[in-house]
Amino acid sequence: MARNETPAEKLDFIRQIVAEDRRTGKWDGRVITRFPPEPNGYLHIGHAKSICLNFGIAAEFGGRCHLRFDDTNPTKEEAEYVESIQQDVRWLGWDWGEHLYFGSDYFQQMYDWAVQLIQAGKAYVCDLTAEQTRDYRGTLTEPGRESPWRHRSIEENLDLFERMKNGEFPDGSRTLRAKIDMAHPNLNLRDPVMYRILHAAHHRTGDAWCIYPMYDWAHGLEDSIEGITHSICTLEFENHRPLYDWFLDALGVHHPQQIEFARLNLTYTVMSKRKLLRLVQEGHVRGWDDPRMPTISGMRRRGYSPEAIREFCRVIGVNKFNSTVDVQLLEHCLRQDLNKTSPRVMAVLRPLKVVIENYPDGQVEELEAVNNPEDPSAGTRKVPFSRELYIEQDDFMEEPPKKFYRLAPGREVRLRYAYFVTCTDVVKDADGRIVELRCTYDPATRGGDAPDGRKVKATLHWVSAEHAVDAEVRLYEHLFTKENPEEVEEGRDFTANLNPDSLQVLTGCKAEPSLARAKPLERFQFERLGYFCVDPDTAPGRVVFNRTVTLRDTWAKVRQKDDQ
RNA sequence: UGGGGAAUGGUGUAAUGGUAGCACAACUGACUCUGGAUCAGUUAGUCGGGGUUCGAAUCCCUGUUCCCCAGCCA
Repeated sequence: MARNETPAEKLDFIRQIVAEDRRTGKWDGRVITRFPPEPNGYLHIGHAKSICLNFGIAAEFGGRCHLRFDDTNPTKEEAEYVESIQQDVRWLGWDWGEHLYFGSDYFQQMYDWAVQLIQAGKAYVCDLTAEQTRDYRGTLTEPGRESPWRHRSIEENLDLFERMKNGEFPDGSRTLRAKIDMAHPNLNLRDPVMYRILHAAHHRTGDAWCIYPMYDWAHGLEDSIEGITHSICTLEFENHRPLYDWFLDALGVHHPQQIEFARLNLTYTVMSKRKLLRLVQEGHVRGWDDPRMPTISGMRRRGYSPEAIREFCRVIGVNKFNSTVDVQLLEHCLRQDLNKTSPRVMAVLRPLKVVIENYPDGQVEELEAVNNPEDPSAGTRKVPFSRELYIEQDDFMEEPPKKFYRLAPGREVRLRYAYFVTCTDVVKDADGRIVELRCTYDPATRGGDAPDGRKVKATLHWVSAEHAVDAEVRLYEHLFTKENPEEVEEGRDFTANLNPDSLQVLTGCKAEPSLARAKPLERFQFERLGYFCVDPDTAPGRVVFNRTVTLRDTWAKVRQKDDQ
């Protein structure tokens, strides 16, 4: 590398393979990948890793990436998922162009190829029941036994297979199997099932078929038909690669390279479709798009940006061993993006009324506030200031500890973009609870600067009481109390670690008037509090925000340490 | 006890026989009209044991630990 060149970003092991293949011309320079979800559930952050890998590689190497629905099991798949998956991939920022495919579109071609394998003596119709098949398969340490139907004539196999297709036999009565090796140490090679009989309506092919191909048979064919060069999948398919290769070799068709990588695991969450489904079905969350869910739709509703998710997928890297990424890394990527892009506004979550005693009753000033200090082009806006305001309850302490430098009796602080104010009195109710603060302001500090150069230690956010819009704010914490939700006592499951405080709903929050017009999915930073996103539950007269993530909070850390 | 994979700070990753680097987290400090952001710094790692080599995270031997596989799911 020349001295002045910046070093190229380190390639992960998959990109190294692709780069090498391009260099050697293995696929004539083509790079064709695919993201092949089964439409049986919603996409989650783990899928995002795979999506970014496949679409990312295609984009980086001048290739293309197909979106292909691997819809070979009509009993589990629904059109609803096909729609949500497309929406999520698109939202993440990827484009498959013309290349939207369905495994079910290849059913006829797959059938013809199966016939070809039968003719070559490499597949046979087996009459064993599911239970018998399992029994004949043997175990991890003992070889299996050959099916009594293994040596049927080619003619009989052809006839039976056609009749399977024609619907002459009931579900489960027969299968088509590859004739490989019942003693193979890799159980996947012990005469794997290629077709099962399923009299079920398919979301796309309807009743056209009553035999459906198994994953191992179908997947490689789908890849082959589409001319995929690099078939990237997760680690658990490593054991299946010999079978992937066997089928393609037996047919002598285009043979992509299967490459496996490790799934994503995240602390404080679960990632399997099965477990996410349970959370939904058992009502632990409000649905697939509950903002606490690691689903793409949940994260979108929570306020995540596609950019943040893509950056996260980039920095976590790709490898072949299981690892669990600290959810704080995800939040770091989130804050990094939101900090650059989110307009700042002021909102008070737990209002405490403040009366500025020396401020003229009825007077309203429009003060200028910066929309985004990280982005000058975002401009400024006007915020109304008046005699009665709300500040955050947490921003006042009657008896402040040494490191607390917000408002306290007799202390002066700045109200952001407004004035310096000094607390002169504390009003309490009959139970001794603080209900109101009386303050004075210094008119000379208008805009937030003191001409005499005096300093204050804190700047508080605030909202004019008269102009405030009421809002509901939903605060979220981790769905689980343990880093690893699977860590449970004997006989319990991950639901035992559900965090009872993962959702806290605040009503009567006060937001600056500009927020009255906020639209669903719009993102803001509430100054000093965190990033918030308008929830779709928002309706005229009812503004609802989700807290996406808090700002880093060193005061919270100090307080926590002092508590210990 | 069969077969297939894999082990680098607390976490995620680089280094492909030649100075163990980066990021997150944690901790200091500077700055600040967000206790935000930013900036500077600190702590901390090659699974164990042998070997080859001038030199090993990397090669060899050996041990240990972890993951995946016995669906007519994908």
